[in-house]
Amino acid sequence: MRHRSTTLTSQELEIMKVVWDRDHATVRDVYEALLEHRKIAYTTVMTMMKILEQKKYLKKTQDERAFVYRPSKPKSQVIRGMVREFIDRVFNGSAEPLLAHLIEDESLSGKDLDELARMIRKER
Amino acid sequence: MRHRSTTLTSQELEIMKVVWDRDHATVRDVYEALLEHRKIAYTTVMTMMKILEQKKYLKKTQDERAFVYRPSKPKSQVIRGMVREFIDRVFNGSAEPLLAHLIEDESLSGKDLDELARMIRKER
DNA sequence: GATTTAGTACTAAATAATTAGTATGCGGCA
DNA sequence: TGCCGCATACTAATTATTTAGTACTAAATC
Repeated sequence: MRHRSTTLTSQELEIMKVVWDRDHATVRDVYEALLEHRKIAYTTVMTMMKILEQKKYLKKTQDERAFVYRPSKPKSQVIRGMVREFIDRVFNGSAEPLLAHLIEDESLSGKDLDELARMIRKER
Repeated sequence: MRHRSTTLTSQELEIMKVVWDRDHATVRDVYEALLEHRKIAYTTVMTMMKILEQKKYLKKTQDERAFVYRPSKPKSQVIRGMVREFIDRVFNGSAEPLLAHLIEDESLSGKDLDELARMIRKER
């Protein structure tokens, strides 16, 4: 059988980004934010947000007319999980090759490199 | 419409890992390697490898009985593309937050940190 | 030569992810 | 009151991904 994603799927992530940015949002809020980038139906957003609620990424409260959704997990924690899953899947679990790749290939600014050097010193 | 993956999907990657490791491989080689980790049908592997050939990740040559497949793109290049896609999708295109996360959260050894510091010095 | 073995081609089913339509209800207002 | 706008619930279609079955062919073996 096929394996169901343990982390956020691509479109789920797009929605979560909107909610994290605003702290709380209605379906309409998210719908309008997504519309700026692409064509999508209101009910599509609603369905996705219902799924995100079932998956415990969002919790909803009733407010006047519409439901208001809030993140139930902090963004940092969810992103950490996604990074972890990526490292496991692509680099067989070790972060070091990913780091090596990033430093060599991602053409970071001198300022970024300084910042990283400082962070590394701090970790030691 | 749903968006087709531009990079390797999860199962495609598993197969490519085997072929990269060996430089060249038959369907049977890959089948047996994957079997060590999970139940899978021979024809499933064949179908996937055919898809990978269509997608230009593998090229095949006839050899005696069976086709022999070889990577048509170097591993480093494909991985780079996957990292790029991940950074775009999760971090809106900027590598720096990912690096920060990795250094802070991935509990690297002192040796790894030394190595990173050296790499950073080299990049400056 | 007949049978078994190992390969490919073709086809298609199952599941996950994404998208959206239709029905329905409620509150405001013309 | 009757209609419009906006919300949800329920249902379902579409596409991508993953999985594998069946038919057929050629080589190897008995």
